[in-house]
Amino acid sequence: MEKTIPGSTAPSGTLDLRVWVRLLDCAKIIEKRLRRNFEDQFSTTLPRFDILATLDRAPDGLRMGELSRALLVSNGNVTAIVRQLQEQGLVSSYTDPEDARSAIVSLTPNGRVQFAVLAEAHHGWVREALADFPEDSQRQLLTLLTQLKTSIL
Amino acid sequence: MEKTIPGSTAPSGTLDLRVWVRLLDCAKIIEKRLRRNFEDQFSTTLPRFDILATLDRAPDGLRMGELSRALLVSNGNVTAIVRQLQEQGLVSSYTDPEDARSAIVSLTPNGRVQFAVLAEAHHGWVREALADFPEDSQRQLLTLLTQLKTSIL
DNA sequence: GTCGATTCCTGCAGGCATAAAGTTTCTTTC
DNA sequence: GAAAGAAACTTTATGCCTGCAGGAATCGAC
Repeated sequence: MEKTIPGSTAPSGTLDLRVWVRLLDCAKIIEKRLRRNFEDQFSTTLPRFDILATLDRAPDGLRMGELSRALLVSNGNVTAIVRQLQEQGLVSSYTDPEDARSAIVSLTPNGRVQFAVLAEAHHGWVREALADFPEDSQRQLLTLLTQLKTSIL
Repeated sequence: MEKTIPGSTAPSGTLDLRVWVRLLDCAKIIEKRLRRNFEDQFSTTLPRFDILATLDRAPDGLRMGELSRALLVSNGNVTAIVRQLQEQGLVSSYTDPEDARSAIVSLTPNGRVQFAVLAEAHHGWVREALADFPEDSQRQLLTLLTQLKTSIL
């Protein structure tokens, strides 16, 4: 039995558990900051931004299923968020002419403009969050995380 | 047909953005797996487990505020989850004798037993998730993540 | 003491996430 | 071609999470 300081995350424990806890902590801290910034400065949310970002990389639009797979979220979830973006005029959707089951979603011209603004702000926040973390360490971390992602898939 | 595989994240971009996206991806993938396992095998959830885990490290119990700070979640959120755990008889709470504003929450004996079971399963899932990721890489990753967490605080 | 500010917690509205069930539209099979 | 099956999407039920409003208790400055 090891006593630990309440409030801090496991300073001891097995290696794999410690890696996981640290990973989750870092992700949560940064994600929380981004979410707050999106809300405060643009009255929007991270999930909405994620959808816009994914669509921005797909000039021809994407089907709902492609969107949900790209974002690692459930299918039914995308439905509601896309509808909101649609009501705001940022995305448009039309029925796939080759498969009436699918709707193809893409950015509107206005959506593309709005996204550019959001993306720049988003990048600034991330840059700011990682500002004190040396570039060389970032490179190492990126390499390790890429390997990790491959190994857990 | 595709310039980018829909399920993969930005192959190009600036270093800091790529680090952040990879970090988030890895965290999401593993977290999703854990959540599913908790639901399937124990009909419980990751947040509930997190609370039990935090309380398990605090023999004398914690106040609600300490819990929410340790878990990086909002104060009002802890209220509902603790109530559920209370209804299941896993935790108990009493008013702090030194400050009647605070309630002190702690594991019940049964809660401690249940947590031990969950913790072992949880550890197994994490170990399994990281099984293909070399121990040496894990060590490097842990070091980098620890530095990262410090630098973003 | 007592008034005001602060702290701790709970309640509530709104948003995102999942799983599971339900619809509509292909596709396969005969 | 018609029925069985699969696929894409939506809907529904449930749960977590945040921010904010509000009540109760405490602390501080008179």
